[in-house]
Amino acid sequence: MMAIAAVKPNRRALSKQRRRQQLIDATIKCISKKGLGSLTLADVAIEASLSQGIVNLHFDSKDNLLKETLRFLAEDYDAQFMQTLELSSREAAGTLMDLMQMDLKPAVCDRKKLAVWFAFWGEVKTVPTYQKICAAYNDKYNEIIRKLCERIVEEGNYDNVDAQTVTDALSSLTDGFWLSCLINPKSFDRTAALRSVSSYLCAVFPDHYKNQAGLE
Amino acid sequence: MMAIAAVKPNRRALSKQRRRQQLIDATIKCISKKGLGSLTLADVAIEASLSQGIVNLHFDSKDNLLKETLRFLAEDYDAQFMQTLELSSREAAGTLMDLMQMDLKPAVCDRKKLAVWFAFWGEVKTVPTYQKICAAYNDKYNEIIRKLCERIVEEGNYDNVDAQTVTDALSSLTDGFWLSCLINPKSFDRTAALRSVSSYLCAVFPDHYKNQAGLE
DNA sequence: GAAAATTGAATGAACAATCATTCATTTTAT
DNA sequence: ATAAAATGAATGATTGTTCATTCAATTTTC
Repeated sequence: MMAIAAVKPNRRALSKQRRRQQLIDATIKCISKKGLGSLTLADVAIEASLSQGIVNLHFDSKDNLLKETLRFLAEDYDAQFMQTLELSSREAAGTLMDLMQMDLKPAVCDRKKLAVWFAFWGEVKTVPTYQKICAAYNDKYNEIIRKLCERIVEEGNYDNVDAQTVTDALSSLTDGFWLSCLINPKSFDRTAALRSVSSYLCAVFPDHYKNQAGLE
Repeated sequence: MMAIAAVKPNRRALSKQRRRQQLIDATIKCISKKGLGSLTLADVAIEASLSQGIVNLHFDSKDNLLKETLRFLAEDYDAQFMQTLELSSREAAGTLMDLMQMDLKPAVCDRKKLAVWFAFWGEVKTVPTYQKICAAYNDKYNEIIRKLCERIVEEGNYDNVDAQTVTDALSSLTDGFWLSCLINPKSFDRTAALRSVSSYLCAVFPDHYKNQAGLE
């Protein structure tokens, strides 16, 4: 009896959690299709095959839904990042390359998903919540990548290479390729982008990267 | 008499062109302050110290105002780009560096202005007009930078360096730094960004860039 | 050359449409 | 049977757009 009572709210919470996720998924799909500017709660409800008031029931407000959607996007990316980091049990140089490849793999560097990211970035300056979420994760990745670079610098005695400088460049490279994928979908080429990253790593850490997938 | 009448500035009515520009300026200021998502025509009118209906009078619709605003932004950037190109009558390597520096100079890489750019980029996928405008200019810059890279490759006999690959990387670098400037304004550092660009150029074209402002 | 007529830029109140939010009611699950 | 979940019509606030009116500057007329 007690045991049953203890489990019950769990079940309810789970179902509630599912519904929330379903609505977040619908939101992402809608933003990707018609943009954040013209997104209505009716769109989301229709996409989820549910009723008008459903979003307010589960998220209280539209703002909150959007905030949670961004949080989900960020967590989703983070999961992929951390998984790549774990699975890549190689040396620093290999891990770094794996992370760069992750940023450009179709599951991440996909125009539909990027459209949603950019929709939020477009409001980052005016919505403090968005900025906090984005900045926190960025700091985390910056730290991880910088440490990898530092290890590589030590290993290779690249005395005149600054790890933070390279970190900045690598982060910027992927962000920039994402924008290119969004704006010039026709001419954007995933493998060419990867080649650019490789060429940079080869140039900066020649002993570690050789010309394997390198300068062409 | 005729001459005087023709020259006489209209105190009430600024010339049509002037009024339009004033409204575009106000729009940029408003987007920078409160974002594109919550921008109202009333905001723009107040910012310009004019009345409610003024935007529709001069631009017919809100959509049209936004389209013209993006066009102005693009033209403004283009003017700076082309001017940099002209003034820089040096060799290809110098010109290329000048262009990179332009992208990071305060007048261009300014959080207020970038907020407006990203606001439009956030809607690029769902507003075909925005995409057309952006893509056209991007293609143009890609071509110019690629040609500079090709000349440098020839000059230096960098046989295994692909000009387009480097061009992609350079464009992405600046775009990425802009995003960083927007999202991590605290930690973003213009000179560090420039250092990253230098380090890349040094690494790829060592004979042309030495370690002047290089790897630190 | 001054008064009258005309022009058209600018106004701002009114209108119409959109949309987030609410809530009384129904459905579902236990 | 009860409580939670979901519905969808109704509501009210927001906002793009319209348009009759105002007003200052110019042109015309006498």
